[in-house]
Amino acid sequence: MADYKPQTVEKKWQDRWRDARAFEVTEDPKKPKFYCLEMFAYPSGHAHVGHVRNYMIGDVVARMKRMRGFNVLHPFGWDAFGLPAENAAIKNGTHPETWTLENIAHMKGQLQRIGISYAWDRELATCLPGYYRWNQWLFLKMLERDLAYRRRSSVNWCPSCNTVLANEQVINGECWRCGSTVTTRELEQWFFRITKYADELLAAAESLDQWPEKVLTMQRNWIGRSEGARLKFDIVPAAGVPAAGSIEVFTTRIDTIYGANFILLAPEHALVQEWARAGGEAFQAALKKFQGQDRTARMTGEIEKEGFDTGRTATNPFTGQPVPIWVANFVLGEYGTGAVMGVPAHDQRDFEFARKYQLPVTVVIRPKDGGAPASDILTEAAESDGVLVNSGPYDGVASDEARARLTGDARKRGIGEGTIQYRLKDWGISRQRYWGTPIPVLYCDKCGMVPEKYENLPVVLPKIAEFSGRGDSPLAQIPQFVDATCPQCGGAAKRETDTMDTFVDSSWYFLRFCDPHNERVPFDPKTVAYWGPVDFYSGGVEHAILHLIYSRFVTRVFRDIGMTTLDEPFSRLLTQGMVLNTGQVMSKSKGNVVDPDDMIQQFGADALRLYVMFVAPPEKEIEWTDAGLEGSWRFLARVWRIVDQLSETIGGEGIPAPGSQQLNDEERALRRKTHETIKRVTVDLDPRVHLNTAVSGLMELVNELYAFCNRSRCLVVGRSTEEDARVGVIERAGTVAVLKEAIEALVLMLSPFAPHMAEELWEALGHTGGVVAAGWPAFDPEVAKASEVTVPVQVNGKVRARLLVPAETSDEALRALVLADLQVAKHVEGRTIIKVVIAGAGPNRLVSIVVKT
RNA sequence: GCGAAAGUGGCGGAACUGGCAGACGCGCCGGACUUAGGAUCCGGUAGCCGUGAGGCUAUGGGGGUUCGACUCCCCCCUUUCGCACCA
Repeated sequence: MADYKPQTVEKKWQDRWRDARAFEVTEDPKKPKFYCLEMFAYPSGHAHVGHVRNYMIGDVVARMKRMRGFNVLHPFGWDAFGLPAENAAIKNGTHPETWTLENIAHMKGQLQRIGISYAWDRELATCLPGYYRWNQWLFLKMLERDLAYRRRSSVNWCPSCNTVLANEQVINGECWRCGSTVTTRELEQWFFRITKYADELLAAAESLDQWPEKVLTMQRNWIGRSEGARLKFDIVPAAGVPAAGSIEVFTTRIDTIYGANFILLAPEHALVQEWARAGGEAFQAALKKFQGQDRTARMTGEIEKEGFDTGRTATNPFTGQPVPIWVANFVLGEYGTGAVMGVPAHDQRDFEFARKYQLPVTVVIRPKDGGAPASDILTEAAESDGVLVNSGPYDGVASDEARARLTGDARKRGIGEGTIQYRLKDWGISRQRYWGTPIPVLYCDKCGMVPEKYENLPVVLPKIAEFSGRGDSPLAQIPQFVDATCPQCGGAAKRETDTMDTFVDSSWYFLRFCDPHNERVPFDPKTVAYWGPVDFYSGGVEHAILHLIYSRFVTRVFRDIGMTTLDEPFSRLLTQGMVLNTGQVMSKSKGNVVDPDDMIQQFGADALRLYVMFVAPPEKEIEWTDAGLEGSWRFLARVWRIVDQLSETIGGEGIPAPGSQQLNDEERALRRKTHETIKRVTVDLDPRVHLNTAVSGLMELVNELYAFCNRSRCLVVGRSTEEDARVGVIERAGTVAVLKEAIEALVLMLSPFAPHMAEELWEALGHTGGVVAAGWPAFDPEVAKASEVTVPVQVNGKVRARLLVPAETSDEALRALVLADLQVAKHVEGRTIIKVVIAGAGPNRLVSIVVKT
């Protein structure tokens, strides 16, 4: 063999893998399955190291699982619809499809050069009709089940992307993609009824014990379950306004009802709109001002709480007292009923509001263990639970009990009921853009909204020659697309011209991977029954409440359609850390991206993979350093050299197993290290996925191998003179046997990290069939057992001595040995021994002596 | 403001359920081999005291539990992330 030349080696094995279709799999009921998946990629152009870190992590897991005998599904695909393609089209005049497919081709090449072991036969791209027709299929199924519906509503609008955004896609009032400040618009939109699953999604989060707690917390908060009650306040008929009606509020604190001193309505509330028309100029001006202060205006800091007295009153249903009705800018129209009862004594916002407008403050909750504070000395609201006061028949009742009783009484009187409120809202999926899945419905003058027939799917996205970038749906400008036949009556109809949110595409692609070429159905349920759920899923935490909640929802929809029995799509989730360079996230605009191809050219894909895996745990962010990469390269070259020099000796036929040999102490020690390493690396990879410590375990073994070879003079190291060249003669059969075992275990365990080099070395060691056929090395606990162990001895908590004793020394004997030890005696001398603790068991014992002066 | 996670050498990071703090790597220092070495092999590297053996101090700070605490509990500080008027 020659020097380590990664470029040659890597090309060789990548070609072989491709030609052998090495990572393609079929369902095999005889083997345990393992579905390993990384979040598929948006084909933005060039993948940088930050992107590919995730694929490397998944690849280590996939390759390791394959070696451990699993039937591993490890597919990849492209989240290929979306705005950047369209923006590029507007800017450069290239068609989005051309732009996208070219990017896919380039990025696929990048991934192959990194040596990611994907089943490329299952590759999919969401922009192809063969994929998106099933989005349309899913849409129609959801329409049938009333899970998709259309309504006019106020929606988030990104003025830069010229489209609607779902709530999940508005981050701090800004567009998740471009960062523009989001405004609102009234539009007729399609929604998916995710709220129907709110309770289930929340409850099932408890079962996701292999998800990061952080992601689950974010999802729980996003779903935002609140138990409370709806309660009606009758409006007091005003002069000249006979039709009074009532206002329904939502509250979680019905126990404070006797302190409800006013009603607050959101500016968007229907009654406010109605009253404003009849109201004076001041009313309308105030309303206009409040409506200008939408959610986004609040991001920079708290806006002041302001209100406007409508001049009307309602009756508190429990006190019977009239309470004024105000409009307040901090009441949200889209949450609950858009109306709240103001309880200034026990809600901080209401308190501030009451102080500002000199509204009365009635204390109705007294702390369990203290007196009732008088309202005029309140400096802030008392929001804690307590005992009711000033509450008529409910006086003296504790808050939690009062909530139950008051809710029950309200129900009996027909003025309210207990209810559960969620923050989660339905998923708006209409997008006023071109590069997405056409929504398969038509509008017929006679029949109204008509779904496209299943047999007419896909509704193909027409080619557009030019992109103007204007605000309305580009599809609306193509008469050939818009003008169609009504599937119901055969008359003229117009197609829906909005396309679907691309998160629809990504909410089920992991199911499609199980059966990616099926032309009859989205997937054969049998395939998902075999492969599902995804056992290991990795990707960025930025999808915690986007993709990850949509996927959980859509998986349940497929379940309810009868396509799968899965509740949850992903058993284990790993959110990988980002790659920083010069302290910042890699991005083209910051000019700090590291292109994997550049690194591969210099150091090879294996060194790049090893470095990224070694530098930090997968969940943590890492700071890119060239020196670190070089260090990994050095390690690989070190492995290469030692295998190179030993391969002739240990690679031949008929070398006996080390267990059948007479071994000396040195040889036994090396064997022990080999098996300790097997155990450690195995556990670090599976189940811990501590890839960085797994690598350091391998480094230790290599260091030990070098030390062993230097001591036994069986290796030519660091020199090339004639005299030294004669050194590398191994005389003992035992030495050959233990070296062979160590080297082979090393190469096999290294292979998930540095697959090309490992295959090359494995071949050089005389094996055909590759590392997967060889399997993961087996751990022998007998071999790993040490005959002698070091026992630390503490005196008053400080380690004062270490004793080397036979491993099987009894606790009693150990105690005697310790007390007889000179080093120990020095610290015990002249003091009274209070007790001697022998902690731990077996080889991990420790002696702790407590003395008193 | 609320919630979560985290704070360990010059740096990235180890330490699994309380049991030898600093594995492994980077960097740095030294040695060997060399015409040379930024290659390679070997050794050293938390701080302080000491020639040495050894000792003292150290896991953000302060308390506590324990024979024993990076690990558990309480208070405080800092950082990062998430939520941000959800009634």
